[in-house]
Amino acid sequence: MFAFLEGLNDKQRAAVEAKDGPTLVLAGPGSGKTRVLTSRIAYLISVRNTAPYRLMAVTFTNKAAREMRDRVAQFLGAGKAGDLLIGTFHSICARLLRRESARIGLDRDFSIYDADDQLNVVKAALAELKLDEKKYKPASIHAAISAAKNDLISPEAYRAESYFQEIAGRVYARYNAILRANNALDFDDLIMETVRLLQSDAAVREKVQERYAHVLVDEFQDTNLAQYALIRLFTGRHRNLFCVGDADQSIYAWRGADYRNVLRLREDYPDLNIITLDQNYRSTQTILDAAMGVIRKNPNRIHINLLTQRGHGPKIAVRELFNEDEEAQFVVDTIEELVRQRAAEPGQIAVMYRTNAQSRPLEEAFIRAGMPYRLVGATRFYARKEIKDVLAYLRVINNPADMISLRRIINVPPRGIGEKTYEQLESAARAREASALDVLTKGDLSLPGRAGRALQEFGLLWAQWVRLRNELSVGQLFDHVLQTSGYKDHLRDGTSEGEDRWANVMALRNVAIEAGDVMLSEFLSNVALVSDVDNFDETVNAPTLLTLHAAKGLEFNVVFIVGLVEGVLPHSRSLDDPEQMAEERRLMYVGITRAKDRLYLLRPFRRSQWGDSEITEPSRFLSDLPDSVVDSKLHKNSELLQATTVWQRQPNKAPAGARFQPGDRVVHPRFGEGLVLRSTLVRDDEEVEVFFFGAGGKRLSAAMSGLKKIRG
DNA sequence: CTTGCTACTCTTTTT
DNA sequence: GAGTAGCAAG
Repeated sequence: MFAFLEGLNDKQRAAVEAKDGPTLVLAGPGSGKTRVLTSRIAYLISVRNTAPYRLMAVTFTNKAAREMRDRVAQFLGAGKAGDLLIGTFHSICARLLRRESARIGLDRDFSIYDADDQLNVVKAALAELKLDEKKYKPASIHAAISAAKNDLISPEAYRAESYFQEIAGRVYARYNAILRANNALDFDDLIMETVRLLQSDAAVREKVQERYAHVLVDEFQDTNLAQYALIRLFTGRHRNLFCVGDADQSIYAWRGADYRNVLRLREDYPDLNIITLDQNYRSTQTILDAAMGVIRKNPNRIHINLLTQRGHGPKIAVRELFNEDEEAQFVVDTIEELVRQRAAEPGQIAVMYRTNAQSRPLEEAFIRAGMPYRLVGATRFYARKEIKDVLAYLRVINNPADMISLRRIINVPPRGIGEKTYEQLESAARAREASALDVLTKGDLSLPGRAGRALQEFGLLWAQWVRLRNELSVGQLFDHVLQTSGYKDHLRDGTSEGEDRWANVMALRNVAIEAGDVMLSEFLSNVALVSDVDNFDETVNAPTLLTLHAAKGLEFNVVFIVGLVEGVLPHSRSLDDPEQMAEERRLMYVGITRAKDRLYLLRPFRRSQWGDSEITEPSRFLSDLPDSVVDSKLHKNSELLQATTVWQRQPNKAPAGARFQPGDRVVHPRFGEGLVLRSTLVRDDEEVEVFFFGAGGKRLSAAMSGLKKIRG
């Protein structure tokens, strides 16, 4: 008996042991999709005697890839797992393209541009075309370019159907030209260029197809057209394709993911073996019923009836709180209580939200309570200025043609090389068809005065770094550049903020040192392609704050979903488009199904934005929960509104000596949080009228009820 | 060329 | 309400 087959149910086992050829495993959340995929790998190696290096497994995050590798290693030993090609679409393509860079007309040390760099390239292209940034937002233009690339449309093939697209098409052509001149590719290029290479070059294609006898794909519903084409090219004649996915968890349509790839798969492979898994091993039936209640409303889907043996568990707590701050406070208080009662480990609790901006009140509440937490995303580590600066230094050393990175650091710290001076350098480089480094070291650009000297000095430094590049390890080069560039002293300016930034740079230094003696280009590639969840530290026992998107593929004993308000979830940008609305619904579905045992769905009554706050409507998804699974019903807005307006209209103070004032935020052991409407003194006690957001209006004794003020 | 001020935009979601 | 782009002054 093989370890990887233990504990699998009949359907899972049928999937793992499927015969060669195209197979698609369609399965609901918590059904062990990834387990099936890893078991399949183990099965192919140990039962079917497939050499490990002949397998390619593709995931969407490095974290998923790492986990898959670890699990295969458990079954087969680290040696065999080490031979497997398991990686993300982007990392697999980057590797291939680096090896074959000559065939696509790039130097093997090409840079990989992230979202930030891409925006800078769009801005440069707009400037060259003398187009107004205000009129054509770089972000929108870039979205159009990215969409084209995800659909494998080259600048030449781009057909505009509107005036905006007309502009976008022109920028696209310039944009790509700039990328190539900088010896750089963007994220989307990694896929598109690999597809083009495999399509046009039979030798490379056959080499890849021959080598990888089996292709396995995780999260198939998130593939876009380019990735689908890539899968087909990888798969080739052997047709040994094994995909797992769940159309109900498709939440990346906005970046080109196309659930119709499932239909394409059926068309392209008429003999496709489809296996459906509905058994859920994660959540209580209560949570699954809630999830199905929400997802059922989506049109054009094949319903999977989610079933579990885990029993019903506690009901879902739906709570209405006054605003985001109180919502956050509720989360923290509830977590404290759950942990005190030993109902959950802190590390097994997650708080999820639609947008990164929503993490802020939560973070504040955690900090106030002195409770540690883990934050995924937000100001991403690799998006921080100091990190991008240091990486830009390394990138210009690795790839002297990279003007986007050069521009970033040429005057950081200030060296007296301003915009004008930089532009002269750039146009000199362009005129001579040489890199800026060549121009500087050959000394054939002589500018007079301060600027000229500053450039010359920088050129000497730069040339020295490039010479050291092959002599020093990445870690040593890192230290050397930081010191000699003056960036270290620039950053450590004596402020505490400077020290924070320095600490981040030191964290990056650790990554560089741990990288050992890899090539600089490989190191830069790796850091360009890490995602947020990749840095998720499993060993810290603290609650996790993350977006619903980032939560996909994860599971927690206790899940809070906050901000369940129209305009947030579903997001306001999705309200008028049924397709986008369906995706918001799937997002809610993904969130609910992350929970194993307990689920809290929170709705703030007021939402603050742009400084002032406004009354919210509860998310439509809340009303799609079956009555039987929730522990309380929502209040009408009019009731909640009444509570807040009553005290606003009656600003009459409570009598002297009263503990409670109208407008005070209070908490009651049984009724939860509420708002004091009025307070009167009765003999030696105080009668308080409170509107509780979860329980309605009550009249209570101040002395007897256990009523407490919240903060101040 | 750098610094400091004002005015303006911005809120999806990410490899 | 906050981060940043753009501008004026030093």
